[in-house]
Amino acid sequence: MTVPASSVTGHKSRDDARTSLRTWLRLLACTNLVEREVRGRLRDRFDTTLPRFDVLAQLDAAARESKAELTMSDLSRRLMVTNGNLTSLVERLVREGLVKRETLATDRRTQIVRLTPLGKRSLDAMTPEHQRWIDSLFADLTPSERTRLYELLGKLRTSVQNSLAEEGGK
Amino acid sequence: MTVPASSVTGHKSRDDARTSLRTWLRLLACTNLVEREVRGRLRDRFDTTLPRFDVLAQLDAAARESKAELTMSDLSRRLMVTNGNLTSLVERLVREGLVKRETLATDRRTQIVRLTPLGKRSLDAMTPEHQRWIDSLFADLTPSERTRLYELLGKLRTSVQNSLAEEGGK
DNA sequence: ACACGTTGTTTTAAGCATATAATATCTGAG
DNA sequence: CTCAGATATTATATGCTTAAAACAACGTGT
Repeated sequence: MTVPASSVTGHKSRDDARTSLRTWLRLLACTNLVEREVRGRLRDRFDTTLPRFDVLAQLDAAARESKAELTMSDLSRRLMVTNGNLTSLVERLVREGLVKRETLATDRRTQIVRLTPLGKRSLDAMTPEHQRWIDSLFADLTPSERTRLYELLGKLRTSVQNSLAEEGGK
Repeated sequence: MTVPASSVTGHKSRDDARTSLRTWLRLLACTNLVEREVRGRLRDRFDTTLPRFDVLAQLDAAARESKAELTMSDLSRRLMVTNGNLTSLVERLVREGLVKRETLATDRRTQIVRLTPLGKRSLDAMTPEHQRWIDSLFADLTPSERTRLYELLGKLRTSVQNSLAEEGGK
Protein backbone atom coordinates (compact mmCIF):
# COMPACT_ATOMS: atom_id res chain seq x y z
CA MET A 1 0.00 0.00 0.00
CA THR A 2 1.37 3.37 -0.96
CA VAL A 3 1.44 6.21 1.50
CA PRO A 4 1.01 9.77 0.20
CA ALA A 5 3.88 12.06 1.12
CA SER A 6 1.63 14.43 3.01
CA SER A 7 0.63 11.74 5.49
CA VAL A 8 4.16 11.98 6.90
CA THR A 9 3.36 15.47 8.06
CA GLY A 10 -0.02 14.33 9.34
CA HIS A 11 -2.22 16.60 7.27
CA LYS A 12 -3.67 16.63 3.80
CA SER A 13 -2.66 18.99 1.07
CA ARG A 14 -4.73 22.07 0.46
CA ASP A 15 -5.59 20.66 -2.95
CA ASP A 16 -7.25 17.60 -1.48
CA ALA A 17 -9.46 19.76 0.67
CA ARG A 18 -10.42 21.89 -2.30
CA THR A 19 -11.32 18.79 -4.28
CA SER A 20 -13.54 17.66 -1.43
CA LEU A 21 -15.32 20.98 -1.39
CA ARG A 22 -15.70 21.14 -5.16
CA THR A 23 -17.01 17.60 -5.23
CA TRP A 24 -19.49 18.37 -2.49
CA LEU A 25 -20.77 21.44 -4.30
CA ARG A 26 -21.22 19.43 -7.46
CA LEU A 27 -22.94 16.63 -5.58
CA LEU A 28 -25.35 19.17 -4.16
CA ALA A 29 -25.95 20.73 -7.56
CA CYS A 30 -26.71 17.35 -9.15
CA THR A 31 -29.08 16.39 -6.38
CA ASN A 32 -30.90 19.69 -6.59
CA LEU A 33 -31.25 19.43 -10.36
CA VAL A 34 -32.69 15.93 -10.25
CA GLU A 35 -34.82 16.59 -7.22
CA ARG A 36 -36.36 19.72 -8.69
CA GLU A 37 -37.22 17.85 -11.87
CA VAL A 38 -38.77 14.91 -10.06
CA ARG A 39 -40.75 17.25 -7.82
CA GLY A 40 -42.07 19.13 -10.82
CA ARG A 41 -43.12 15.98 -12.65
CA LEU A 42 -44.77 14.43 -9.62
CA ARG A 43 -46.70 17.63 -9.31
CA ASP A 44 -47.67 17.93 -12.98
CA ARG A 45 -48.43 14.29 -13.66
CA PHE A 46 -49.80 13.07 -10.35
CA ASP A 47 -50.56 16.18 -8.32
CA THR A 48 -48.46 15.03 -5.41
CA THR A 49 -45.16 15.88 -3.75
CA LEU A 50 -41.84 14.12 -3.37
CA PRO A 51 -42.13 13.58 0.39
CA ARG A 52 -45.57 11.99 -0.06
CA PHE A 53 -44.23 9.76 -2.82
CA ASP A 54 -41.28 8.79 -0.62
CA VAL A 55 -43.56 7.76 2.23
CA LEU A 56 -45.63 5.53 -0.05
CA ALA A 57 -42.49 4.04 -1.63
CA GLN A 58 -40.94 3.25 1.73
CA LEU A 59 -44.11 1.63 3.01
CA ASP A 60 -44.24 -0.52 -0.10
CA ALA A 61 -40.55 -1.41 0.12
CA ALA A 62 -40.99 -2.43 3.73
CA ALA A 63 -43.92 -4.63 2.80
CA ARG A 64 -41.79 -6.36 0.16
CA GLU A 65 -39.14 -7.04 2.79
CA SER A 66 -41.95 -8.77 4.68
CA LYS A 67 -41.63 -6.11 7.34
CA ALA A 68 -45.29 -5.48 6.91
CA GLU A 69 -45.47 -3.10 9.81
CA LEU A 70 -43.64 0.17 10.13
CA THR A 71 -43.94 2.47 13.08
CA MET A 72 -43.71 6.22 12.74
CA SER A 73 -40.14 6.12 14.02
CA ASP A 74 -39.15 3.32 11.62
CA LEU A 75 -40.49 5.41 8.81
CA SER A 76 -38.73 8.58 9.87
CA ARG A 77 -35.42 6.71 10.10
CA ARG A 78 -35.88 5.24 6.64
CA LEU A 79 -36.82 8.56 5.15
CA MET A 80 -34.10 10.38 7.09
CA VAL A 81 -36.48 13.04 8.32
CA THR A 82 -37.36 14.00 11.87
CA ASN A 83 -40.22 12.39 13.65
CA GLY A 84 -42.19 15.58 13.96
CA ASN A 85 -41.99 16.09 10.25
CA LEU A 86 -43.67 12.80 9.57
CA THR A 87 -46.68 13.51 11.73
CA SER A 88 -48.25 16.09 9.45
CA LEU A 89 -47.11 14.24 6.33
CA VAL A 90 -48.81 10.99 7.33
CA GLU A 91 -51.75 13.02 8.61
CA ARG A 92 -52.40 14.33 5.11
CA LEU A 93 -51.96 10.90 3.51
CA VAL A 94 -54.48 9.46 5.94
CA ARG A 95 -56.93 12.21 5.06
CA GLU A 96 -56.46 11.34 1.37
CA GLY A 97 -57.05 7.67 2.12
CA LEU A 98 -53.67 6.48 0.82
CA VAL A 99 -52.40 5.29 4.16
CA LYS A 100 -53.90 4.04 7.37
CA ARG A 101 -52.59 4.44 10.87
CA GLU A 102 -53.49 2.29 13.83
CA THR A 103 -52.36 2.01 17.39
CA LEU A 104 -50.40 -1.12 18.23
CA ALA A 105 -52.34 -3.21 20.73
CA THR A 106 -49.29 -4.29 22.71
CA ASP A 107 -47.85 -0.79 23.04
CA ARG A 108 -50.34 1.98 22.87
CA ARG A 109 -47.66 4.60 22.24
CA THR A 110 -46.66 3.28 18.86
CA GLN A 111 -48.51 3.95 15.65
CA ILE A 112 -48.42 1.43 12.82
CA VAL A 113 -48.56 2.91 9.33
CA ARG A 114 -49.75 0.89 6.35
CA LEU A 115 -50.56 1.44 2.68
CA THR A 116 -54.25 1.18 1.86
CA PRO A 117 -55.25 -0.57 -1.38
CA LEU A 118 -55.83 2.89 -2.83
CA GLY A 119 -52.37 3.94 -1.72
CA LYS A 120 -50.83 0.87 -3.31
CA ARG A 121 -52.65 1.51 -6.59
CA SER A 122 -51.59 5.14 -6.50
CA LEU A 123 -47.96 4.18 -5.95
CA ASP A 124 -48.04 1.52 -8.67
CA ALA A 125 -49.30 4.12 -11.11
CA MET A 126 -46.36 6.40 -10.33
CA THR A 127 -43.44 3.99 -9.95
CA PRO A 128 -42.78 3.04 -13.60
CA GLU A 129 -42.87 6.65 -14.76
CA HIS A 130 -40.65 7.71 -11.90
CA GLN A 131 -38.11 5.09 -12.89
CA ARG A 132 -38.20 6.26 -16.50
CA TRP A 133 -37.64 9.87 -15.45
CA ILE A 134 -34.57 8.94 -13.47
CA ASP A 135 -33.25 6.74 -16.21
CA SER A 136 -33.62 9.44 -18.84
CA LEU A 137 -31.81 11.92 -16.59
CA PHE A 138 -28.91 9.44 -16.36
CA ALA A 139 -29.04 8.65 -20.08
CA ASP A 140 -25.59 10.01 -21.01
CA LEU A 141 -23.76 7.83 -18.49
CA THR A 142 -22.62 4.44 -19.73
CA PRO A 143 -23.57 1.41 -17.63
CA SER A 144 -20.04 1.17 -16.29
CA GLU A 145 -20.01 4.85 -15.38
CA ARG A 146 -23.27 4.44 -13.51
CA THR A 147 -21.89 1.48 -11.66
CA ARG A 148 -18.67 3.32 -10.83
CA LEU A 149 -20.64 6.33 -9.59
CA TYR A 150 -22.79 4.02 -7.48
CA GLU A 151 -19.68 2.46 -5.94
CA LEU A 152 -17.97 5.78 -5.24
CA LEU A 153 -21.11 7.11 -3.59
CA GLY A 154 -21.12 3.99 -1.45
CA LYS A 155 -17.59 4.77 -0.34
CA LEU A 156 -18.57 8.35 0.34
CA ARG A 157 -21.53 7.26 2.44
CA THR A 158 -19.26 5.02 4.48
CA SER A 159 -16.73 7.81 4.86
CA VAL A 160 -19.38 10.23 6.08
CA GLN A 161 -20.77 7.68 8.52
CA ASN A 162 -17.29 6.93 9.86
CA SER A 163 -16.57 10.58 10.29
CA LEU A 164 -19.82 11.14 12.15
CA ALA A 165 -19.26 8.09 14.36
CA GLU A 166 -15.79 9.33 15.37
CA GLU A 167 -17.09 12.78 16.08
CA GLY A 168 -20.12 11.49 17.98
CA GLY A 169 -18.06 9.01 20.01
CA LYS A 170 -15.86 11.71 21.52
CA MET B 1 -16.14 -0.51 -28.68
CA THR B 2 -18.61 -3.10 -27.49
CA VAL B 3 -22.30 -2.63 -28.06
CA PRO B 4 -24.76 -4.02 -25.53
CA ALA B 5 -27.23 -6.47 -27.04
CA SER B 6 -30.19 -4.40 -25.94
CA SER B 7 -29.14 -1.43 -28.07
CA VAL B 8 -30.13 -3.50 -31.10
CA THR B 9 -33.71 -3.36 -29.90
CA GLY B 10 -33.42 0.37 -29.23
CA HIS B 11 -34.06 0.36 -25.51
CA LYS B 12 -32.02 -0.11 -22.40
CA SER B 13 -32.07 -3.19 -20.25
CA ARG B 14 -34.12 -3.21 -17.10
CA ASP B 15 -30.87 -3.54 -15.19
CA ASP B 16 -29.57 -0.24 -16.47
CA ALA B 17 -32.70 1.51 -15.32
CA ARG B 18 -32.44 -0.10 -11.90
CA THR B 19 -28.83 1.03 -11.63
CA SER B 20 -29.92 4.57 -12.42
CA LEU B 21 -32.54 4.45 -9.71
CA ARG B 22 -30.24 2.90 -7.15
CA THR B 23 -27.55 5.44 -7.94
CA TRP B 24 -30.03 8.27 -7.61
CA LEU B 25 -31.24 7.03 -4.23
CA ARG B 26 -27.68 6.76 -3.00
CA LEU B 27 -26.84 10.21 -4.33
CA LEU B 28 -29.79 11.58 -2.41
CA ALA B 29 -28.79 9.74 0.74
CA CYS B 30 -25.23 11.06 0.60
CA THR B 31 -26.39 14.60 0.01
CA ASN B 32 -28.84 14.41 2.88
CA LEU B 33 -26.22 13.04 5.23
CA VAL B 34 -23.70 15.73 4.44
CA GLU B 35 -26.26 18.50 4.29
CA ARG B 36 -27.75 17.59 7.65
CA GLU B 37 -24.31 17.56 9.23
CA VAL B 38 -23.30 20.90 7.76
CA ARG B 39 -26.61 22.43 8.79
CA GLY B 40 -26.17 21.20 12.33
CA ARG B 41 -22.65 22.53 12.61
CA LEU B 42 -23.49 25.91 11.13
CA ARG B 43 -26.23 26.11 13.67
CA ASP B 44 -24.14 24.99 16.65
CA ARG B 45 -20.96 26.88 15.84
CA PHE B 46 -22.23 30.00 14.14
CA ASP B 47 -25.93 30.15 14.88
CA THR B 48 -26.82 30.43 11.22
CA THR B 49 -28.40 28.33 8.49
CA LEU B 50 -27.15 26.76 5.28
CA PRO B 51 -29.16 28.99 2.94
CA ARG B 52 -27.82 32.10 4.69
CA PHE B 53 -24.27 30.77 4.44
CA ASP B 54 -24.81 29.99 0.76
CA VAL B 55 -25.97 33.53 0.04
CA LEU B 56 -22.89 35.01 1.70
CA ALA B 57 -20.59 32.54 -0.07
CA GLN B 58 -22.10 33.29 -3.48
CA LEU B 59 -21.82 37.02 -2.96
CA ASP B 60 -18.19 36.62 -2.01
CA ALA B 61 -17.49 34.30 -4.94
CA ALA B 62 -19.05 36.81 -7.31
CA ALA B 63 -16.90 39.58 -5.89
CA ARG B 64 -13.79 37.48 -6.48
CA GLU B 65 -14.82 37.00 -10.10
CA SER B 66 -14.83 40.80 -10.24
CA LYS B 67 -18.55 40.62 -10.81
CA ALA B 68 -18.94 42.93 -7.89
CA GLU B 69 -22.65 43.38 -8.45
CA LEU B 70 -25.27 40.69 -8.28
CA THR B 71 -28.96 41.29 -8.76
CA MET B 72 -31.60 39.31 -6.94
CA SER B 73 -32.17 37.25 -10.08
CA ASP B 74 -28.45 36.57 -10.58
CA LEU B 75 -28.30 35.35 -7.03
CA SER B 76 -31.33 33.11 -7.32
CA ARG B 77 -29.90 31.54 -10.46
CA ARG B 78 -26.56 30.88 -8.78
CA LEU B 79 -28.22 29.42 -5.70
CA MET B 80 -30.74 27.48 -7.75
CA VAL B 81 -33.65 28.71 -5.71
CA THR B 82 -36.70 30.63 -6.81
CA ASN B 83 -36.74 34.38 -6.81
CA GLY B 84 -39.47 34.62 -4.24
CA ASN B 85 -37.49 32.49 -1.87
CA LEU B 86 -34.59 34.88 -1.96
CA THR B 87 -36.64 37.90 -0.99
CA SER B 88 -37.20 36.85 2.60
CA LEU B 89 -33.73 35.32 2.88
CA VAL B 90 -31.97 38.52 1.85
CA GLU B 91 -34.46 40.47 3.93
CA ARG B 92 -33.25 38.69 7.06
CA LEU B 93 -29.59 39.12 6.14
CA VAL B 94 -30.17 42.83 5.63
CA ARG B 95 -31.82 43.04 9.04
CA GLU B 96 -28.76 41.33 10.55
CA GLY B 97 -26.46 43.76 8.77
CA LEU B 98 -24.58 41.10 6.81
CA VAL B 99 -25.76 42.25 3.40
CA LYS B 100 -26.93 45.47 1.83
CA ARG B 101 -29.42 45.95 -0.93
CA GLU B 102 -29.70 48.99 -3.14
CA THR B 103 -31.71 49.95 -6.16
CA LEU B 104 -29.76 50.24 -9.39
CA ALA B 105 -29.82 53.83 -10.62
CA THR B 106 -30.16 52.91 -14.30
CA ASP B 107 -32.99 50.43 -13.78
CA ARG B 108 -35.14 51.05 -10.78
CA ARG B 109 -36.61 47.55 -10.94
CA THR B 110 -33.40 45.76 -10.13
CA GLN B 111 -31.92 45.37 -6.68
CA ILE B 112 -28.16 45.03 -6.21
CA VAL B 113 -27.08 42.85 -3.30
CA ARG B 114 -23.65 43.23 -1.69
CA LEU B 115 -21.76 41.88 1.31
CA THR B 116 -21.21 44.41 4.07
CA PRO B 117 -17.83 44.43 5.85
CA LEU B 118 -19.56 42.65 8.73
CA GLY B 119 -20.93 40.06 6.30
CA LYS B 120 -17.49 39.52 4.84
CA ARG B 121 -15.93 39.07 8.29
CA SER B 122 -18.72 36.69 9.26
CA LEU B 123 -18.18 34.61 6.13
CA ASP B 124 -14.40 34.58 6.57
CA ALA B 125 -14.87 33.22 10.07
CA MET B 126 -16.97 30.34 8.78
CA THR B 127 -15.25 29.37 5.54
CA PRO B 128 -12.15 27.57 6.87
CA GLU B 129 -14.15 25.50 9.33
CA HIS B 130 -16.71 24.68 6.68
CA GLN B 131 -13.96 23.44 4.39
CA ARG B 132 -12.51 21.29 7.18
CA TRP B 133 -15.93 19.76 7.89
CA ILE B 134 -16.37 18.76 4.28
CA ASP B 135 -12.86 17.42 4.02
CA SER B 136 -13.24 15.28 7.11
CA LEU B 137 -16.49 13.85 5.77
CA PHE B 138 -14.63 12.87 2.58
CA ALA B 139 -11.63 11.56 4.51
CA ASP B 140 -11.89 7.89 3.47
CA LEU B 141 -11.78 8.66 -0.25
CA THR B 142 -8.37 8.73 -1.86
CA PRO B 143 -7.47 11.80 -3.93
CA SER B 144 -8.00 9.86 -7.13
CA GLU B 145 -11.38 8.61 -5.96
CA ARG B 146 -12.43 12.17 -5.15
CA THR B 147 -11.34 13.31 -8.55
CA ARG B 148 -13.14 10.45 -10.27
CA LEU B 149 -16.30 11.18 -8.30
CA TYR B 150 -16.01 14.83 -9.26
CA GLU B 151 -15.70 13.89 -12.92
CA LEU B 152 -18.60 11.46 -12.88
CA LEU B 153 -20.81 14.02 -11.20
CA GLY B 154 -19.83 16.43 -13.94
CA LYS B 155 -21.00 13.93 -16.53
CA LEU B 156 -24.20 13.40 -14.60
CA ARG B 157 -24.87 17.12 -14.46
CA THR B 158 -24.39 17.37 -18.21
CA SER B 159 -26.65 14.37 -18.74
CA VAL B 160 -29.39 15.88 -16.62
CA GLN B 161 -29.09 19.22 -18.37
CA ASN B 162 -29.23 17.56 -21.79
CA SER B 163 -32.26 15.58 -20.77
CA LEU B 164 -34.04 18.69 -19.53
CA ALA B 165 -33.13 20.65 -22.64
CA GLU B 166 -34.57 17.94 -24.92
CA GLU B 167 -37.72 17.73 -22.88
CA GLY B 168 -38.09 21.49 -22.67
CA GLY B 169 -37.44 21.95 -26.38
CA LYS B 170 -40.36 19.78 -27.45
C1' DA C 1 -47.27 -0.25 44.03
C1' DC C 2 -44.85 3.57 42.33
C1' DA C 3 -41.37 6.89 41.11
C1' DC C 4 -38.29 7.52 37.52
C1' DG C 5 -35.86 7.20 33.34
C1' DT C 6 -36.78 5.79 28.59
C1' DT C 7 -39.18 5.57 24.36
C1' DG C 8 -42.70 6.92 20.73
C1' DT C 9 -45.24 10.50 19.07
C1' DT C 10 -47.16 15.14 18.54
C1' DT C 11 -47.02 20.14 19.06
C1' DT C 12 -44.98 24.56 18.40
C1' DA C 13 -42.26 28.17 16.50
C1' DA C 14 -39.26 29.54 13.08
C1' DG C 15 -37.32 29.24 8.70
C1' DC C 16 -36.98 27.42 3.90
C1' DA C 17 -39.05 26.40 -0.66
C1' DT C 18 -42.18 26.50 -4.48
C1' DA C 19 -45.82 28.19 -7.64
C1' DT C 20 -48.70 31.67 -8.74
C1' DA C 21 -50.32 36.23 -8.77
C1' DA C 22 -49.49 41.01 -8.22
C1' DT C 23 -46.73 45.21 -8.70
C1' DA C 24 -43.45 48.19 -10.66
C1' DT C 25 -40.50 49.50 -14.18
C1' DC C 26 -38.59 49.39 -18.64
C1' DT C 27 -38.61 49.13 -23.87
C1' DG C 28 -39.95 49.33 -28.42
C1' DA C 29 -43.46 49.54 -32.24
C1' DG C 30 -46.52 52.49 -34.09
C1' DC D 1 -45.85 59.91 -27.00
C1' DT D 2 -48.18 55.90 -25.57
C1' DC D 3 -49.46 51.53 -24.73
C1' DA D 4 -48.62 46.53 -25.08
C1' DG D 5 -45.42 43.27 -23.92
C1' DA D 6 -41.24 41.98 -21.34
C1' DT D 7 -38.48 41.94 -17.20
C1' DA D 8 -37.30 42.31 -12.03
C1' DT D 9 -38.96 41.83 -7.85
C1' DT D 10 -42.19 41.10 -4.07
C1' DA D 11 -46.50 39.15 -1.93
C1' DT D 12 -49.39 35.28 -0.90
C1' DA D 13 -50.76 30.65 0.03
C1' DT D 14 -49.33 26.15 0.89
C1' DG D 15 -46.37 22.71 2.26
C1' DC D 16 -41.90 20.82 4.02
C1' DT D 17 -38.28 20.78 7.57
C1' DT D 18 -36.03 21.14 11.83
C1' DA D 19 -35.18 21.70 16.91
C1' DA D 20 -37.06 21.81 21.14
C1' DA D 21 -40.60 21.14 24.28
C1' DA D 22 -44.63 18.72 25.68
C1' DC D 23 -47.18 14.67 26.28
C1' DA D 24 -48.23 9.84 26.82
C1' DA D 25 -47.23 5.15 27.71
C1' DC D 26 -43.98 1.77 29.03
C1' DG D 27 -40.97 -0.89 32.17
C1' DT D 28 -37.88 -1.56 35.86
C1' DG D 29 -35.79 -1.40 40.42
C1' DT D 30 -36.96 -0.81 44.98
